[in-house]
Amino acid sequence: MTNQEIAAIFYEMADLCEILSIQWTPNAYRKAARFIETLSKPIDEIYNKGGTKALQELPSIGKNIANKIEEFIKKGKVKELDELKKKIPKGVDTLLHVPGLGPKKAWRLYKELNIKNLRDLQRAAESHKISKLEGFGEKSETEILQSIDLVQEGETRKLLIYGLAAAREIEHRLKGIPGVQQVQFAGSVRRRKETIADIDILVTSKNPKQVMSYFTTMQDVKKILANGPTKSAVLLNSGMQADVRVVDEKSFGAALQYFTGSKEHNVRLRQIAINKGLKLNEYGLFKGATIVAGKTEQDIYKKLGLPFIEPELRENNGEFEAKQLPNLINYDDMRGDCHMHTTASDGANTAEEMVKAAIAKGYEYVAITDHSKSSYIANGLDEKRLHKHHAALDALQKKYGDITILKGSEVDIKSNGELDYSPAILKDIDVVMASVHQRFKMTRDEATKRYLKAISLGHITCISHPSGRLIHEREAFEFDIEKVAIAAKEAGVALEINSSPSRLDLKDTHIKIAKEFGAKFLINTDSHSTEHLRFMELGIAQARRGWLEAKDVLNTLPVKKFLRAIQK
DNA sequence: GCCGTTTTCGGCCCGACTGTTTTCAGTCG
Repeated sequence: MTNQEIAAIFYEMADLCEILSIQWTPNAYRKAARFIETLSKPIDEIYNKGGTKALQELPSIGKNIANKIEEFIKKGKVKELDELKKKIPKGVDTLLHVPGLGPKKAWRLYKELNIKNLRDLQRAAESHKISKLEGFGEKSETEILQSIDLVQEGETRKLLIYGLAAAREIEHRLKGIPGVQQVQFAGSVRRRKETIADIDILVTSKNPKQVMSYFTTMQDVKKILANGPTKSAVLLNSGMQADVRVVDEKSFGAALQYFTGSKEHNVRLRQIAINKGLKLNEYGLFKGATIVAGKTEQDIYKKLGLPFIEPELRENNGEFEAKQLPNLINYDDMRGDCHMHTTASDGANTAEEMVKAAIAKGYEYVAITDHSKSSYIANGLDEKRLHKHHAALDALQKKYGDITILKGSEVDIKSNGELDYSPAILKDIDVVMASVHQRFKMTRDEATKRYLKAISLGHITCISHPSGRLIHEREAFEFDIEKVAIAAKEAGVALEINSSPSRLDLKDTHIKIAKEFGAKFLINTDSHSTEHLRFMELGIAQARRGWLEAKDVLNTLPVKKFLRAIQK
């Protein structure tokens, strides 16, 4: 029973209630689901300790939702969800995830064209049945066809944060089995790819049978796909597939290398082996029939005459051609987090709670960056409230001497590139995270101009989540990353690597290009609660995949140097 | 359905945009 599974129930109930035009309840469910899925503690643990009463103490969870959580933990199902499902055929709720389709339109598509899932939707759009419906037109039909892949991908691939959590959990469990020696997850999780389809785990053990029988009978296994002495595969309740392979100790490194991939990286690597008169496979590196390396990955790369290539770089994206590989930023290099929200706008925790959480992470500085006035829905601050908010942060600084509290703002970049506050206001803000929150539909040229204009105004610290994408929900808008990187470099503006699990924006390939043009970066969490501060590792992973070194990332600097670096 | 030094009931989710219209419903952030 993972937090994600419980969150999924409330997301589903929210969608179903929304289709039935039930007011407010969907919002309440979604809010609770969002909280639950990012909670670091297992929710069943909270329940086991303190019952529904403890659950109700959590934000966004009241009597009703607490009872449903209890019901799910005890019985494995929620009656009300089953009742809702009776009213709406399976699959209709997935229509809501298609941009442009809301509850009304989804319901009409079902009622009038009997569209029950994404496949039906695609067929109807392709045969132009949708544009003939009243209220729909050619544009909506085209848009549906364009976004259907995006939504479909979300059904099979999961966000890194969930793949990573699942991989770590299984790794942890397998380590507890007697006789097990080494356990290590491989695959795209180890490479920290932004989305994950399946989890590969390698084990060495004196007793493979026991490993397999444990693995295939874990409580979160939905279906056993394969069950053999050296390889087993299961489908997890979360929808992800997990594979375990038991390998020989002398082949562990070779197997780890092989199953970490990427496929493209491995093809090149095997070619290099052939050129040296060697052969590389998942059992080892061989000269004829003799194994020359296999116990560790390091041995294999060394014997092939290569430096050790970090998993995040193994994409055949220049790692073989590079004269020198980067000395990648480490997962414990961050000294501050410069993008987070509080109850002043749309965060769940107060500024004081965020500051305390940042201190607990060992940061030297933290920037509180609530939304600016144009973000109505996020309860953005007008000038008066901003002033008050920043005065409160000054007071907080007096109370907490161990950390530098920076007065920030996440300022909207309007469609013409202007900023949401006047220069007179902006000049007094320590950290200005400038972001696009509306009017995403722009040509590449318009988007580039929008950023260049915002940069030219001279008051921003960093461009936040530059491509505006939401993985599986909204495509990135295009802009000229080279031009923006150059302009940013010249103006002393950083580019953000936003660590929020569904953003991871800039993406890896853009990071690499921007770095080549001299850009500097901030890795931030964009936290909306204290729980979100732990997203930092996802942003660092993304930075590593983008070949960044600590020196490319401003918030690895100690506080004094950092303050100098962001001076506008 | 949640929440509360503005309320235990009535707020919350407002305003802009879009595509389809011909005056606006639905969707999005």
